[in-house]
Amino acid sequence: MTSLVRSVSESTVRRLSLYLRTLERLQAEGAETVASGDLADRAGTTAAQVRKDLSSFGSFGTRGLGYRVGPLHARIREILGLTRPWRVVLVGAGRIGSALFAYPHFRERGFRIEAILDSDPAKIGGVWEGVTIQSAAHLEQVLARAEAEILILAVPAGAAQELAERAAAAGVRGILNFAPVRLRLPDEVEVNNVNLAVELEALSHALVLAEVQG
Amino acid sequence: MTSLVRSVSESTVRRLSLYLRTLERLQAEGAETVASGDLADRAGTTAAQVRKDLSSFGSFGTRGLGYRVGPLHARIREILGLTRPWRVVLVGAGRIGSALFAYPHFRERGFRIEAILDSDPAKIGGVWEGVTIQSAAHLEQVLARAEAEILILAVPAGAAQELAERAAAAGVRGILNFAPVRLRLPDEVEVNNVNLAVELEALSHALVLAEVQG
DNA sequence: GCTGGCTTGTGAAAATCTTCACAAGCCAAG
DNA sequence: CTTGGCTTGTGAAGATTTTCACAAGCCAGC
Repeated sequence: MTSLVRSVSESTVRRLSLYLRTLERLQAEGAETVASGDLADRAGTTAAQVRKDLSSFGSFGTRGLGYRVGPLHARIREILGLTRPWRVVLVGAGRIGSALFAYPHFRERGFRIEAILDSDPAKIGGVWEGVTIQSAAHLEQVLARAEAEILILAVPAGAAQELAERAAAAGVRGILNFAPVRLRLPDEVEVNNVNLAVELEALSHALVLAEVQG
Repeated sequence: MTSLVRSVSESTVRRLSLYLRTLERLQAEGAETVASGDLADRAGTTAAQVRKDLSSFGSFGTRGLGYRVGPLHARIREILGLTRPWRVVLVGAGRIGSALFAYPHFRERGFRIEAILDSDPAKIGGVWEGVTIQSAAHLEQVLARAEAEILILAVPAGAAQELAERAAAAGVRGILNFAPVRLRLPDEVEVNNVNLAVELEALSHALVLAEVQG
């Protein structure tokens, strides 16, 4: 049996996520179909790029008409692994952790934060929307009980590596890492790093460049 | 006069930011020099990549020895535009805004959040570390008074476009956008989008792929 | 049923990015 | 001063990504 989900490039995957959001907006507007050019404009890319991206997992469009919004939305959800819920544990109940816990788009997409951990005694025992903050010392037990597949790591740089290693050993399969360090983990653990300083610095670089070049 | 800051690819810029952080760690460890291989290991790339990245803005290394940590650090700061402070205004005093305001790495790098705005009357008038939250209705005046160059946009998707347009018209040069929408703005305004849902969805895609492919 | 106007899907070309491989060169030791 | 061991800088090769351009094909209207 050939897989329903083929390998797609990293940049294509990220664009698919943008297309998904755009398609939801189109659905809300009642659109039945959308042409690659329209989807591209709304998602900030080009028509050719959209068609290439979509063609990498089969023909979904109709010539002369475009893509049917509903089926395309369903197919992208499938590609991105969003047709089933994911069990997530959040480590770090600081400000970033708090923002992520409350981020509505995560739960909309089926990412369920089953538990919250922190190492600060002042935070342990606190309750966020019915979820009690537990001690990070119990990481392994919490992960096992929750059968967590994904860890969101929102802790200071100094604590990240150790917690990530323990989570990996406890069987977590993917980590979304907000700590500004490169985690060294076994290859079978997927890591996606989000570094806010990098984002701001990329912006300041662009501004300096614009100054110099006009 | 040739520019001190040449055009470098987007991915190189992002890696430079990682190198910068690594160099700071090396400085703290008291290292005088670092070889491309070592820098690569710590930053999560390859020695050849490091050398290519660095060679794009001049020869800085010494054969047989490596790169001198201090001067390289200084040069990368210059490339990234971090040798002078940036005046930043934060729009959105929700959870993400709160996390960004408190994020220590921003102020360490010279990004100064001069003002905070929100449109929620319940938040306006509140004070965060001495900064009073003002009404988003006064966006233009606040930007002008602060002489803000960068806007951090941490508002719901529905409010982002209008605020971004107003900020652009008021002369902001760069926007770090956390709202999950594509902003349509004049070309001279630099926009860097951070979409947390994309990050988590890229991770879930990778996990599904790993399941299917072994 | 035929025609005209769109739009897809996709090979090929172009552009970009990464890796390779090695000459050039520096330092330290003797 | 010379030798040996490293490491840079960089053209060239390789890989990947994006853009181009157009044949193929669908729909609506007549």
